[in-house]
Amino acid sequence: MKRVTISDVAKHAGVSKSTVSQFLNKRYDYMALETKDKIEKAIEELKYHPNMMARSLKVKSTKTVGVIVANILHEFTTQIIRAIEDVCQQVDFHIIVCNADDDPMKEEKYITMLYGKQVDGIIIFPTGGNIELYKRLQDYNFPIVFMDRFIPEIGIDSVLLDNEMASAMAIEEFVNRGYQSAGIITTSVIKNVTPRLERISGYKKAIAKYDLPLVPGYIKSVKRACIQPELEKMFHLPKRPEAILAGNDLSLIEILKFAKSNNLSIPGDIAIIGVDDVSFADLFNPPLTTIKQPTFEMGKMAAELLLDKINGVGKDSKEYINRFQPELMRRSSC
Amino acid sequence: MKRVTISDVAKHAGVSKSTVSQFLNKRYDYMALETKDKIEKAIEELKYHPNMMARSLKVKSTKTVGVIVANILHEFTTQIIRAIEDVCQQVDFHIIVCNADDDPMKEEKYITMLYGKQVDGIIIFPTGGNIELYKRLQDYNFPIVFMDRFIPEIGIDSVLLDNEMASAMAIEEFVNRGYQSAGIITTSVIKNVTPRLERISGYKKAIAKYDLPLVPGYIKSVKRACIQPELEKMFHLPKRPEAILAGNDLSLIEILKFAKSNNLSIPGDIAIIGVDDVSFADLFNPPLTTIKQPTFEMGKMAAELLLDKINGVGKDSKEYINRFQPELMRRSSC
DNA sequence: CTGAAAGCGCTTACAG
DNA sequence: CTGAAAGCGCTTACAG
Repeated sequence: MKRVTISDVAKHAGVSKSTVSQFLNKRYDYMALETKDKIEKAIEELKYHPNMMARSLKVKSTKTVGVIVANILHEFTTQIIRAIEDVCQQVDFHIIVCNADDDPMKEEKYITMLYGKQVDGIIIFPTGGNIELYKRLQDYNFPIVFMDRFIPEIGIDSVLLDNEMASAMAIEEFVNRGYQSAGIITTSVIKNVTPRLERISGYKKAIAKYDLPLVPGYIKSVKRACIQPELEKMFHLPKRPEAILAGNDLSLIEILKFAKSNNLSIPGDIAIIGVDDVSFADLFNPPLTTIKQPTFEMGKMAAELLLDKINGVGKDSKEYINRFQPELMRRSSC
Repeated sequence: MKRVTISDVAKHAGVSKSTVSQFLNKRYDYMALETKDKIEKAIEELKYHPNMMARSLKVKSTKTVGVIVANILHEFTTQIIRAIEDVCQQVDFHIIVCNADDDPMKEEKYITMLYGKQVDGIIIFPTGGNIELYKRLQDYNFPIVFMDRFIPEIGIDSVLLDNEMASAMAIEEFVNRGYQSAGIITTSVIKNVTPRLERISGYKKAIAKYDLPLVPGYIKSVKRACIQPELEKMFHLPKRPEAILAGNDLSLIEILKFAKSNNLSIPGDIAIIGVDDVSFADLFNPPLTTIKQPTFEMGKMAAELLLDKINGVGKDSKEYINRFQPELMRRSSC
């Protein structure tokens, strides 16, 4: 499986490697047409494919960016990946996707790996567990942008949903529909994951604004496996909430499971709104009211910010947090 | 953003590049403990990360494999990717995922790109549109394995579901439940996509075996956007089918949409079984009976076959098609 | 208009 | 036990 190299092409075409290289890089300015033809033919005949690694070693750019996601199981995540890929592909960049599984150790491993592979930049859904590393990369001036979450300690460009607004929208909708109390359930918050923190604080503010009861037992932020028992507790409170806000798609699924196994009708027994416009929202019975993130725009911006940094055209504004507005998808679960 | 190189480390530690390289490759056999320590310290102090590209150029292995999927929107696909990543990661291989979008042009671009990036091998869900290219890679002895689909013209190792069995299981279940007729709907078959072809032929054989009516209007194989109107037609036949088999997750979603917008109760008005055990099968009302593919095992085998080829321990058997058995997940939509 | 030479950051026989 | 040298497959000033 000996690969054909630039030397083979040069020999075959009867020119030097330099000239072939000029050809490959489309610098035809001073190239005799005849030379060009010879090289073209040699490449075709030998089925030559340049070794991009060798090239990258020289030019110090791989035209590749890494994307490290916290948890690839969220639909939100896969949509963001698609959006990033879309814009990268237009400028002939490739992406390498890594799933950190919400584990800082894995995240560190992947950052190191991508850095070693000489990617030109990285988009990270940060676990938050590698602040020193993030800082170091920033010091090196290595292009990074954060997605979905941000690290207050570091001023790295971040693309985020207006999470407080998302909760506010949901609570407002509950109120407009006449519900008098609402709970919230999100996956665990121990690692200070931005969206979860902000969705809870947004929930609290909205609860206060609309004078709904603020009951500690209505606020659950636990790992996925614990959601069912926690819901159990919430629903055995002397006065259970009439509505419930699901912090993301996975929490929503757990709530729906719970409703089902307890024969709760939606929205009769419990009204539900979920953040993330899940794919089955329309299909579900009843169709699910959701808060939709503008995933495509968010992914697009993250990619553009990164590409700009890579090309050295980073903006100089001090503002590094980019918020996007959610949208209420009114259906019938509330 | 000058990166630190092996020369910097060598200088800092007061040894030669060769020695640092020995250290990096854990060849400590003849290394003085003192030398080792010095290098270790230098690496730590300089925060040195080896340039894997430079290394790969020399050792001619990138420890990365490409996976080109036909359409990343299928849940089946993402599950397979996870499985592949799982096994690769255990042997410290990385994967680059590309989405060909069922477009042979894109597929060709990606194959060329991955080849240029010197990946050690590729797993492809082949579009079928690049037979010459597949052949050439095979001739080069470049490690490839096909997933989900196979190309009869070429004896490349392929991992497949026993698709005929999948259809047979579904029809058998319909029959056992007392349904007297059944249709099938899959996404378009114009490109000779293996699973669609085989699921239809399996359907026909089973229909014959159980003496159900073979009605041309019961068999639809069209692109996703045409599924609704085609269902419309099928349901306006003088005698519409009592049950319907969805060829994959996307077809299933379309059928569910159709049932919903036409107020058809499941399974009362129409019984449904879908191939692919979709994530919302349990959640749906009624819970959906499905045919489950052993995705994890399939992905695992594909990765192992590829890794074996890369390591030159390919098996020599003539048999290159590896079939996996589906499993009926009996729920309540039939 | 084209080619020889140096160099990107590594590894690997080989010499000592 | 360690280092000098050659080389992986490219690119890029520079000379002619």
